[in-house]
Amino acid sequence: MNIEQSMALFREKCNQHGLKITPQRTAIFEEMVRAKDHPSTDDLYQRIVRIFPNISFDTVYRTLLSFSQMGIVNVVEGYGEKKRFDPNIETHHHFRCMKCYEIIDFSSESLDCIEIPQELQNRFKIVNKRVVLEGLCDKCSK
Amino acid sequence: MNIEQSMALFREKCNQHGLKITPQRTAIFEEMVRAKDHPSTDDLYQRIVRIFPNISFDTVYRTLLSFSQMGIVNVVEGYGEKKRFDPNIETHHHFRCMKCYEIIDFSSESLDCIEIPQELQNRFKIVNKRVVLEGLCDKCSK
DNA sequence: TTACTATATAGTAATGATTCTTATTTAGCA
DNA sequence: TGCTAAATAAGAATCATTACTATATAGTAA
Repeated sequence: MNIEQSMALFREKCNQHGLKITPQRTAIFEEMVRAKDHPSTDDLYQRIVRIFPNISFDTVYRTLLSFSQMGIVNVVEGYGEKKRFDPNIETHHHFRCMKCYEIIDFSSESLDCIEIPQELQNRFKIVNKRVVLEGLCDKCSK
Repeated sequence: MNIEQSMALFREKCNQHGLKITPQRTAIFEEMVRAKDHPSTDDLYQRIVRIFPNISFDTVYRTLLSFSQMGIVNVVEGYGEKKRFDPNIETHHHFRCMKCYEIIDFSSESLDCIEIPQELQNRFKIVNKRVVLEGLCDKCSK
């Protein structure tokens, strides 16, 4: 999905959920789409504040939460550090470095289609499935 | 693994890592082993403080972190809420409820042996692999 | 276009979790 | 039994998140 398409999806989803399309929201979403690093709220705030010097941290924070509720960004699983967000909403998987805490996306067709036991599908309403690997990333294992 | 065995492992690992076996550490580990609910630091503190009325939150917190560094408990993946710990260090998987945030363990032999692409094994030093499902738990989907 | 209204925002304060500091205590060795 | 490095308790500091409120604005309807 390119930026144009992402922005169109953004506007559509905002309308669907009755959210107004404000310059702040637009900028936050656009910056999020460009992000390749699972930024935290503060990371995003640092980037947005260059464009909107008066924007408040709270606005960025609330906006990212709305986005995640609307399903146009994801909250990445972590280990009790600050929240981190992911603009990639297609099925993918994560490697997490136990040393530098970097979260690295990867995709794998074979992992995409792992079979969830029927018993679990009956018990839970499953929205998302993902493989999470932990260990040392290429930089840290040197 | 029963409690006796867990406590033996605990003492062995402490010796291995040069940690002293204090009554506080012993109590924290024992309480952790009994826990079936991925407790947070504060949950554990509330339980321990009944036995050691003077124990400090910080001691519980530091102790749990040491345990996770020693590999005798795990930190559970979450979404930016407080840290939660898991005494189950054998391979298992997690279902996480998007509504009540409960984390439910499950095991599945077929999921235990999913194949990680060779490319990733070359790139990273993989210590742990796990399937994480998100959705609504049985209670919340009613 | 303009006026209206519900929603969004900025600024700031409050809360909650984690981590640090320091004086005191203690486990484990000699 | 005494010694010493490590551990603890208590409280303070830091950092992330969330709440509050007055003002501003997007989007609708005249």
